[in-house]
Amino acid sequence: MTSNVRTRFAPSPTGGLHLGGVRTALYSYLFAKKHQGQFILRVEDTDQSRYVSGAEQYIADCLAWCGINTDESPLQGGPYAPYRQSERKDIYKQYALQLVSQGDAYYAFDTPEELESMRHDNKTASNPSPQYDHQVRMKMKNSLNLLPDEVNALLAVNTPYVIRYKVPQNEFITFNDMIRGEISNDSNLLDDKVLLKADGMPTYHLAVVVDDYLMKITHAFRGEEWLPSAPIHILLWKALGWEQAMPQWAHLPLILKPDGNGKLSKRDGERLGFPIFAMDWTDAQTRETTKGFKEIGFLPEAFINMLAMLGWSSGEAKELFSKEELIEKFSIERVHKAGAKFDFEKAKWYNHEWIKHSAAETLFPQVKALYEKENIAVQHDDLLLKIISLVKDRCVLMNDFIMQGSYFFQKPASIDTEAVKPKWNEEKQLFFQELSNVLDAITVWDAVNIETAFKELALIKNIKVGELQLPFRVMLVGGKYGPAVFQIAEIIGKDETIQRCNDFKLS
RNA sequence: GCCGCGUUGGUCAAUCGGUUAAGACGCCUCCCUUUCACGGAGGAAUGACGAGUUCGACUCUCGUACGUGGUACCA
Repeated sequence: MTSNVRTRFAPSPTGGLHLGGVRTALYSYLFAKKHQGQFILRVEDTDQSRYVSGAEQYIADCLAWCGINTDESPLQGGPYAPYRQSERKDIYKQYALQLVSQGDAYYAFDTPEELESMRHDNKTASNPSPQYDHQVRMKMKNSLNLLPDEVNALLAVNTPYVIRYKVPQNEFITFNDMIRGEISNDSNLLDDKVLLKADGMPTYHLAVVVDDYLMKITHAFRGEEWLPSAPIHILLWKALGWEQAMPQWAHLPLILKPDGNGKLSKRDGERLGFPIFAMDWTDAQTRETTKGFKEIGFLPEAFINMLAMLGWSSGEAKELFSKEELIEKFSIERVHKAGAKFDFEKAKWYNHEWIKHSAAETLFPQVKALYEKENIAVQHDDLLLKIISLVKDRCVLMNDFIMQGSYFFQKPASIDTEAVKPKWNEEKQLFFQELSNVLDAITVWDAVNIETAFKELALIKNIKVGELQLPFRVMLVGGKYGPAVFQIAEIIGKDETIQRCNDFKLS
């Protein structure tokens, strides 16, 4: 079953995919799927100076990892291809020209220097950032002032030009945002936005309108930072005669820094020690890699669950949702208006919950891959499965499976002798010397028998069992962690247990 | 500066005029566990401020403050 609902995610391929971007994609996707509609990925690569090769594939990979499946995209194509704006250049120009001939846009020949001096000259204390608007446009070098012949002459000699939208005066632009309700703006405060750049590429303003129209987008989700230019886009929809087909807007609240103020940025992640990008991103120039949620050990289910709850709530006292549940429950009405500070602790909690609630079988492929990467030899898959279920409760990030599980397969890389030192004495040393023999005598090697033998010896030696269990654990595991120690001994086997005890030295 | 948007505990948040103002994260205490977790019980902690509307305001209106975004031939 399908409906006519079509949403899109339209990032520009300039680098790592920010978690705010993923959330925008997620909400668009959830909304589309809830209404049996389509979700489209469109790449907004109109700024050639910021284009980063590989970023497009990377974005597609991030979405795929998150389970945010696209119905149409540059890579898979679709009925409204191409989905890369750089490949749609001619389309935009045609509409820009249409606006010029209608009198809704004009050629502007101002050089960057001229624009700068205009801004400089008009700058006052009460107006620190002058705009190219109805007050100044008649003083600039554009087809509004120049004679038609002059314009044609300039065009004839290939003078660089841009096409600017001519904002109508004295209009109130009001529109209904699905999240914020009615929003209105005074057109006199708007500037004449560039629609078509000197290099022939459209700006976002033109491209978003043209593409949303041509691609039949019905609901447009984007970040709140676009709210100030929304009236321009609405004016453009009207000028192009497409008002009836205009999508419904939803301006999502921003994701803010956990401390201080402002939008969450890549820098904040580095500063505070958590990822900002969905997946690892390596800068082509510096070769620097910025860590992603995937690589530090997040489960995609947990990642999107966390993101979904950052700005939306179901209204129930429930926070754990699968993608399918999110699709079913998601509603625009329940999206918050205010920005949300990102809380990495809470993000980790989601991941921990997802690991705990996932079946060992589900976790298995990832853990196995992780172990292979870490060169931890897994003798039997069954054993790994057993270990996953034994330790998953104490793994917050997938990578925790390394510390929590590797000692089952190999001797601990290091032994936390400091943990046993304070209470260590000769009696205990003797106990462990004898323990080898006692353990060796066990015929049926299981946790119960090991524990019984261990406790009997402790009784004979008159040492508290509790004081012996910690050293025993450290010998087997390497530190003060892991499940029941006798269970561990059972799994690693008699020989290995005895060997690790014998290898133990307090240095 | 101007314009837009926002404002319930430290954080995420429920409430859509009448509640002892949910729940979660984090924090603290205790139980369980002679590791670390998990689990369980409890605790501290919230409506920015000021007017108004109303029998009644966290909820509606206005103002103030604060926060945030925009103010590019970037998206």
